[in-house]
Amino acid sequence: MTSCLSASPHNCQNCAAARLCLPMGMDHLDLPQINGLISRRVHLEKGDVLIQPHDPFRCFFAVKQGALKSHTIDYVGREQIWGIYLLGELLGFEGIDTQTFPYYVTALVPSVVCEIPYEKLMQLIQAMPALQHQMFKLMSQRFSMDVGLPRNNSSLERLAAFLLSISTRLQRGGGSGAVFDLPLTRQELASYLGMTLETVSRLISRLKKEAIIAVDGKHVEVLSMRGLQKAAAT
Amino acid sequence: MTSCLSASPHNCQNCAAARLCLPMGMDHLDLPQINGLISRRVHLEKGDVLIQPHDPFRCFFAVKQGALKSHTIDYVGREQIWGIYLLGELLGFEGIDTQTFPYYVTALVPSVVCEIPYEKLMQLIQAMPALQHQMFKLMSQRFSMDVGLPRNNSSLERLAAFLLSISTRLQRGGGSGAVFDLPLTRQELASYLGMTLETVSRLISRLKKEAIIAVDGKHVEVLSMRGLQKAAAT
DNA sequence: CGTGCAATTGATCTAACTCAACCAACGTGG
DNA sequence: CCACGTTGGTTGAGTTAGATCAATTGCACG
Repeated sequence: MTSCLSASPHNCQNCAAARLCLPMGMDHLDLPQINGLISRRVHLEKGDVLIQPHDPFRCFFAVKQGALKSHTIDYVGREQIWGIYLLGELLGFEGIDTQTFPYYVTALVPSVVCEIPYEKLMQLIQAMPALQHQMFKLMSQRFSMDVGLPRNNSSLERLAAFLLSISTRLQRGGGSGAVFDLPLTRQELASYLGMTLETVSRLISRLKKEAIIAVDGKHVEVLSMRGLQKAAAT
Repeated sequence: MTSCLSASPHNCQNCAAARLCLPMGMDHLDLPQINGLISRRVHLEKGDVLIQPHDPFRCFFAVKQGALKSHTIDYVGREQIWGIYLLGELLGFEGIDTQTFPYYVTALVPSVVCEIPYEKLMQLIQAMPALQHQMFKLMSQRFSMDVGLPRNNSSLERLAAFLLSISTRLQRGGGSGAVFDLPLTRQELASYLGMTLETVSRLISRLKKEAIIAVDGKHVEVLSMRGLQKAAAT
């Protein structure tokens, strides 16, 4: 764990994620108070571990830059990825009930996260009903996100659905939607989608051959959004 | 939709789910206020539809009796089950963000649900911080529940994990944990777990043959909790 | 007492896994 | 500067878990 505390001039008022994160829909005058919640901003390099299983739950984290994964280690040592967190997305909801985190959270790329103490947030919510609604909205979003990735259906459908999900989420964060960089390796993609890395590779090649996407490593261009939606077939 | 409004003497003070639902951990004196939230108690027969996709979101529902499923219909007409809701569990979180429900919710067995208007709940939370924490806890639980069912691993592991999940959830509601009735058909089980009903049937037969469970239709007895945990291998 | 639905079991087939070879990009140390 | 190992990705060949197709049974219900 090589994360470091930052003294940089980050704040919610000028944050790229303000349209997505806690500040979304809030009055501009309330932003300083929300910004005041942040106990620190943690800078992470690729591979840095933010959270370990059984760490006590005291804070949520908001993704200010970069991308992270939540994951566990299997009884035979294999990694199982549960969630991907992109710009403006909150993580840590799973910790409230048991007061401990059930998984690792690791940076997929160089990232910055804002630490939001649970108790302070609860207090501010009492004073700021709009913030309460926003928290419920963010949690609701997260529920719906997982609904987007069914268990049945073919590997191709799952992969296409995931690409669409990443595309729209990065688009909300300011991306074009059609061009983006995957923050995961093929292996991680495979773990998240419940298939092997070879299958991921083959399916990507197939989408390439069908001219639905153009891919160079982790760089993806969606050539036919229609084609991708059809492949996801939801 | 044959649900009916009830005039029965249901209330939170004497509810079997009080240890699980909104009242959990609340002061006894607060219960009447929580009970006052409930706009109606809906009685459902097996197969009755409580919610349809695109229904406007205005309320959560708490399961007072019975069991329900949330599900969508596939582009080829197949049912996809997303969630199972047992005694004391809240449903509807997915509706907050878009203000509409994204799925059907249907009773699996004769059921009673308590309708909790979102706006009224938000107001009471402002007056009752403990209730706020309880809501977050309930949502957190729901997140962790879905984490319990990974995508990888074998069909057997998924089925065993699901049986364990149902067992512990029904136990929290007052069941023995070792003996319970599945509220789903093999087909529904299959849809939820991402396999076919034939596979479900074969796997159940296998667990029976290995003397890990005894099964008669939907009635299940866990003979070896250790064996079941080992089969789930998490 | 038949009709229909749920469940079980068998026989075959196929999508995805496993094992394996290979390539490209990258960093490190001699 | 080049040899080297390492890591991530692609592709091929053979295998298998689970899907599909199909037949049979049991039970609930009008």
